[in-house]
Amino acid sequence: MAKTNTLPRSLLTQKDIASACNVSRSTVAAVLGKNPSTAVISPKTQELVRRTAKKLGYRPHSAARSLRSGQTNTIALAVPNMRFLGGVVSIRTLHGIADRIQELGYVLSICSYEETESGNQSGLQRMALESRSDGFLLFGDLYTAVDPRETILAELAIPFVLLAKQSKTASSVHFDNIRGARLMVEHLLSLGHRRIAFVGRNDTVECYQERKIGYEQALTKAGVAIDPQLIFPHLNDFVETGRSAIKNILRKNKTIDAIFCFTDASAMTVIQELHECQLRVPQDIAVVGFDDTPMAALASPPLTTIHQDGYALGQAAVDRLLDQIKTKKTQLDPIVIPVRLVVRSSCGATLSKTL
Amino acid sequence: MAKTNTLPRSLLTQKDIASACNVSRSTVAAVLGKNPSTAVISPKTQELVRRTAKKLGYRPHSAARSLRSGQTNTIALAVPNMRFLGGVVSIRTLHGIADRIQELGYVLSICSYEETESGNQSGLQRMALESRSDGFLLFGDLYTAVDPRETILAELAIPFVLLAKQSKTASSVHFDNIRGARLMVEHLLSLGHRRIAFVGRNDTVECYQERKIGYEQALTKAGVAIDPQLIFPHLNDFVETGRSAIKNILRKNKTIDAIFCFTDASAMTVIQELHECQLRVPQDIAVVGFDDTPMAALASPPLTTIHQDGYALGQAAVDRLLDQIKTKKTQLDPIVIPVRLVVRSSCGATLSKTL
DNA sequence: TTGAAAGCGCTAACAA
DNA sequence: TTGTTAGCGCTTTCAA
Repeated sequence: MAKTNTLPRSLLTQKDIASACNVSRSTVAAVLGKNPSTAVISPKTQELVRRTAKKLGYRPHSAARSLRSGQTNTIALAVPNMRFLGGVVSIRTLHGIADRIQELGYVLSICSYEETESGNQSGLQRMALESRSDGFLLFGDLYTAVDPRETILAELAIPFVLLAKQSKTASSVHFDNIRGARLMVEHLLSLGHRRIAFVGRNDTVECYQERKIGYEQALTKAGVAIDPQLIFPHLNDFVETGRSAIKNILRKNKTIDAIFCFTDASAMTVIQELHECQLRVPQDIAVVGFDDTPMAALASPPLTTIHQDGYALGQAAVDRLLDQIKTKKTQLDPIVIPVRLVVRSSCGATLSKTL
Repeated sequence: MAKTNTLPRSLLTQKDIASACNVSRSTVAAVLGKNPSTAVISPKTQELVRRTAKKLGYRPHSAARSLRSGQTNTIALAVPNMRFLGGVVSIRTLHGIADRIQELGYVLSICSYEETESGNQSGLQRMALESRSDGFLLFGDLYTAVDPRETILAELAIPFVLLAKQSKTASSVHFDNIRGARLMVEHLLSLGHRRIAFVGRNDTVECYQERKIGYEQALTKAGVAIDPQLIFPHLNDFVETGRSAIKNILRKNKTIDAIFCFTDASAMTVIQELHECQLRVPQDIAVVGFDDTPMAALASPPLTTIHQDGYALGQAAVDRLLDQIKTKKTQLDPIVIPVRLVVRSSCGATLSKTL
């Protein structure tokens, strides 16, 4: 007879409960299991089993349960490396995700991977192929036409939802970027600004594109002509972006009232540059950001910006995913998380009020 | 005979490979398993099995493996809620952890929980009790004398390492806070500053306590008397801390050369307050921070601060933990991650140079 | 060098 | 109302 040697498990099993209670293993399972057949066991036995389970400190073994049920009770969050470091909006989102997942009795796993055109999906692929999670939350928004991650997951029929990105073919949750940008530019307009620059044109990242669209919409609606010369590209990083935009503005000798930056970080470098040129913010020129990262409130001057509720986005994403896991149906209508304008002083609002 | 209905698994198993190759299941296991008995199977069979496995896209089922082996190949990171949002140093750490874990073929799970005196360890407890991870990384540093998390894990004999916290009874990885603070104050001293305030005295959080110790050490070594009146407490949040410190300094009508803040965030609010009082940084007063969070470089003026390599801390922590898992021995000597001074302009270094 | 078989802890179909 | 039993996919011992 083959002997099996397994690592000693200090935790006790249903079997232990069974012998302690003098009932069969299946009775214990019926009481303590995932789908308790509670109607079918006598209240007395139930009570007994439950009490001893509690007394002995019984906890189900997750691996055994997964093997048997085919479910892992785990949600995986796939994060591209770079983004992780970057946006602090993502931290709020992560927090929302973690809280909600825990609340619902699930476990959160994180897999990072390099997001490249060629697509090294290492972490994601491993998680998916080894059946380590019931569904995926896909972070990041640098995409080619077809997202390779979608292909992998679709093939394995694993549910997933896209975070901060839209899609016609998949479930998604995202911020109302266009409206946010519109709100901001309208605010600037209402303050009397007419020559408003946009810093951060970006043709590859969806949410940044949208911010530019919102900027243009607001201008058009107000009857202000869009001057392409006032639109500056997003360069490799935020520091570079701000610096080069200001250099260009000064070189072209443009008269500008306000600068709308697609991100708080670049707004801050724009302000640094402006200070270096002895220009005051907001007295000489207004500067506003986007995201309402923690530093926005701490900046000098404090940044007027657009707040995005990342926590809500995270929660909504989890709810949607779990719904898809349960119903086995993909819901294509995107969930849109509203944004709101946060007026601080970098736009000069307080100044104009006192004037 | 009892029929068993399990969810269809689109992924194939060792059994499938076996029948495809016309060998037994155990032969496949010997080749593809976790501890391949490679010496014992003929090279030809090995080759065959491996090839078909690859062709068919075989991946081991993690739950089955865990159930059998008693190992989960998962590392859990326990994070207290509040801290998660807070420090951006933690993001670098998280990144280091995630990368390293993935590199080594493990999976990272996150469980958050409320860190309170009474100690609701919900997430951690569930992860531990359901045998969902091979080891724990413990984040956070608000501690009572005995850390309840340590008790839980020790009882279950699950290895763990403490992040950014020291301990006599457990493995830990932390930054050299004392040295960082000393470095900074020495720098300030070298710039000619003598009246240096410390903002952020904190009696409960270890790393903040250490920063104050470093401050005092540097002063003492330079023969500068420590003036308790120049030490201001950390209040509920960073904004409040900075504001109240400045108010106090002005009220006491103290002459001060420099302000050493225990955190970049509070340095930034100190600067905001100073600006409001028409005081210039660094011309009228130097202000420096700690952590080198992303916003330090973006601030106006850019913050002189202490850089901590969170990424390295994360990696070191994972290495240490995995080592403990493998050797089943706890290593008590703490790993100390060095820090370095980053001189930007808020300390006035560039000014004094040009003078 | 390969195969047969037991069993990790749990679930669910069926029998009693 | 409770017990018996097969089996999820994998590892490992022992026999062939």
